[in-house]
Amino acid sequence: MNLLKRIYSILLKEYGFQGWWPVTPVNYCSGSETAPIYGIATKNDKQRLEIIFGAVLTQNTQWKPNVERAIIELNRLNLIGINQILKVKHEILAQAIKSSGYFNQKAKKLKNVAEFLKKYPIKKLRKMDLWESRKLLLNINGIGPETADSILLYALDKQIFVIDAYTRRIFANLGVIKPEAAYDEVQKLFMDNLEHNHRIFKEYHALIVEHAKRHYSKKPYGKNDLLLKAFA
DNA sequence: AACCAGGACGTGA
DNA sequence: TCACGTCATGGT
Repeated sequence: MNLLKRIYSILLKEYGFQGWWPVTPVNYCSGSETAPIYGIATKNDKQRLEIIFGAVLTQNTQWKPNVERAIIELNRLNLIGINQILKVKHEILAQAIKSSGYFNQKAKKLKNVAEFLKKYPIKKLRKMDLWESRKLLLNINGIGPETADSILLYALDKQIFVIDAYTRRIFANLGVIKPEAAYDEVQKLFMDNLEHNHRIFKEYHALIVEHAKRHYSKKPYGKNDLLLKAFA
């Protein structure tokens, strides 16, 4: 078994199933304050849209409590919808997502995404070729590589590996990659060495984030990393 | 009370 | 291409 696959097994055993991406359950009734929950297997298009919005809102921001509150608020105001987002005034939207930070930028980004989804609906994107849909997403102002790949993997169930700052930190610390390695290069490494299974891709990325939160958020990075001991 | 979080964009060199 | 400033809330 290769190194990346072994690391996945170690992290899964250590932290257990993460069940990303958290989504608001379907039987949510308006007015209550149901937080998005982990481990949801099947999603409808509204839930997929919520994931897409969440991917934007969580840019450089903690999910809990900042983004979680914003998602709850969007649901409360019945704004998880393409037309709703396009219709709502900027000030109202920015206010609704205030807790996620960068609310002015992110309000615009949500509108950009909604505008895009009118031309390329979720159903159409899901049928489209992976790299073609990725290119389209990257053309949206406000969607970079990580957000695009999060959308492709978690909202559209496509088989692509998400790279983030944590991934770089951990695997550079292990000597697997160079710290300055480009996004696409790191992504290729993972995708060349792992089975192309979206469930594994989802879970692996979530486990990386969990591991990084514990050992790679404050310096010195990777001080008590069990992975270092495992491969010393 | 600084520091950081599941980034991306605009700018100037 | 690439380094650098900017965007902003909430928890530690």
